[in-house]
Amino acid sequence: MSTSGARYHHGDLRAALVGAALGLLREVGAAGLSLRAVARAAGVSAMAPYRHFPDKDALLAAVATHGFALFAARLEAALADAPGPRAALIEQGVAYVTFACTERALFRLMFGPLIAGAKARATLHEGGAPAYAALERAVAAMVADPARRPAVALSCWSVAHGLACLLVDGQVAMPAETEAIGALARSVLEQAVPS
Amino acid sequence: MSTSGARYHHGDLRAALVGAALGLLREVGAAGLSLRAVARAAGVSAMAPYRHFPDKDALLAAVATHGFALFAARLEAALADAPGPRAALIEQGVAYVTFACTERALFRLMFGPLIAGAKARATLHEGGAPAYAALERAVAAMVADPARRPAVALSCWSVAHGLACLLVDGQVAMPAETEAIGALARSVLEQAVPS
DNA sequence: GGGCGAAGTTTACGATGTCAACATCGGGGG
DNA sequence: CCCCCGATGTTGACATCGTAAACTTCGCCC
Repeated sequence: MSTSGARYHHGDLRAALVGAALGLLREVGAAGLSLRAVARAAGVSAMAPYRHFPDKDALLAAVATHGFALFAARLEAALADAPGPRAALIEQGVAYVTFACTERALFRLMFGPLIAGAKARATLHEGGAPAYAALERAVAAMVADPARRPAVALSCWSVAHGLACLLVDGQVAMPAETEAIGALARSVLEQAVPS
Repeated sequence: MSTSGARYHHGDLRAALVGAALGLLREVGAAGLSLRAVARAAGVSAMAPYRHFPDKDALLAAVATHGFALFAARLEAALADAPGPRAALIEQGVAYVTFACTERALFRLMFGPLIAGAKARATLHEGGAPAYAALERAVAAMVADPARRPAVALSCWSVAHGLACLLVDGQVAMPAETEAIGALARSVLEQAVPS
């Protein structure tokens, strides 16, 4: 029984729910994201999601997993066209921050404490693995000594993540244009990424 | 109801509520922090807080402000006994991360999106100013050129904040002992803080 | 073709944030 | 001295939320 064949009442509700949740997340932010609102947006009753997800956390985890896929793709793409290993690492950081600012609520969902349940958090962690692998790849290309790599990776991750959080949470004023965000991120990373 | 019942004029309910909220925050985290639970913990009815705060956000903002006071004190203290300007800046970062890990829920309340209302967020930003001033002081002691200071400050803030968030949100495994957290933070900051 | 199980619905319950109306205290003017 | 008023708390109510239980509807397989 493949999940894609099911179209009893509503073709693939599971995907529709994830899509609706993503839409609401972008429109109204995480605050207004209730399970009932998602169901409403998908045109089904409040209880329908429970046929596809054990609870709200599981739905959110599915949305976050979707987000991590987008995210990992961006990080990989940033790695592609960069003149050198250090520039590549920095551009990856820029992509990290840009993604966060472009998808504020999704970013918070992915990295924040909004998803609480233990099982859903495990799913989350699993979904984040490819993105972390991209970081490791960028660091490996720059740092010769394998023993030093974990420390450098954590350091770079911290800078990018920190700037992303400061911008997303409004602690630092967010530039209006995407390019300006990139430039800001580049300037910060340029200082903090060791050479 | 001579003893346990309605006691109409409580001494200083406002402070009691902030204290109760802080206690609950430490016990059960931000998830279980309902306005009603705070009122219950303070031994008062659900509506009583509204005589002292316009809404839940305002109470939370008061708690966060209290947190920022503690926070600023820690940052200042870290600055005191350090051999040089760079070491001072790094120790301040260590204090930043240690505070976040020691007061996870409070830290999230202070820097996260939990407080939503515009007015309450303004209060928050105001409360955070002294802490930011401490950062600026540390940077000024290290960077001669005033024009370069804002960039360095943002960069250092980003590293510390990023590591703090990664640890607090469980993206990076939190060391069991406080000292180990400090050591981890020192190693990350050592790499990322420019000299 | 009849029943079986998956997908969706309705109803219900406790919890939450907040509004409105009421009760109670303590201090200041007759 | 008493009484009244405003500040402080209380009760009751409502909409919304997450979710448990029971019911209904649909399409596939024997």
